[in-house]
Amino acid sequence: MSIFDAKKAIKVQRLLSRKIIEKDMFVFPPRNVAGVDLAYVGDYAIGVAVLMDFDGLHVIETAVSAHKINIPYIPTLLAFREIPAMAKAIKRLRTRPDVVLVDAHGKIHPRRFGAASHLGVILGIPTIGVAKSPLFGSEHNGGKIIDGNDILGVKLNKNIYVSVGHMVSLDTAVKIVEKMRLYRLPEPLRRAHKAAEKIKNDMKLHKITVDDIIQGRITQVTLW
DNA sequence: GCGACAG
DNA sequence: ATCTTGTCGC
Repeated sequence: MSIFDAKKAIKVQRLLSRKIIEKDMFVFPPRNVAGVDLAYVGDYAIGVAVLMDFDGLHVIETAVSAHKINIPYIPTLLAFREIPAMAKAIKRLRTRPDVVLVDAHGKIHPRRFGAASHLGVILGIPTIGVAKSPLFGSEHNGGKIIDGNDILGVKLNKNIYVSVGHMVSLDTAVKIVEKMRLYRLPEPLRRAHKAAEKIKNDMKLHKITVDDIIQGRITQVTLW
């Protein structure tokens, strides 16, 4: 079997990073916003996408995916490991999200191309990076994360890092995340995380199998 | 060469 | 991310 080629992966990031559009490519305020997160079960990644309406913060629909993991976790190359499962979950949503919140960094990345940006470019959809810990850049006044003369993102309360993923401006990204924050993480992500853990637990209890998800037998997550 | 390092 | 009990605080 082929092993992961980090050198080529970095080249891919440099190439794709040029496709990033750092401005709003959707009308603000958005109609709905999705959040995607993963849970690991054995050598599989379980992806969950939760779509909510921006105004009322109500769940519109959810989608689940499962994808075998064959790439190791390497800081700055996280996208190559997690994007397949995340993309599949989003594609399974019946409604295309106006914006997607990703549980990872976007522009806050040595090549300005974190997993949130990668997912956005691959799917051609607006994405926002929302991470729980730093990865790159230095923190400045007001929480801005910079590298040289570039403003990569912002550190909000509760140590949450927000950055541009794709097709969105940093200002809009922050507005969206702030408005959907009831707790530490914005609702779409908080719920996607909770749902992924629920699925994971059900799998360990043999209530469902990875095949049920892959075959599309289990697409909805009943938890609310 | 050494240390840091999303999930 | 994942492995895990109790525990502090609103």
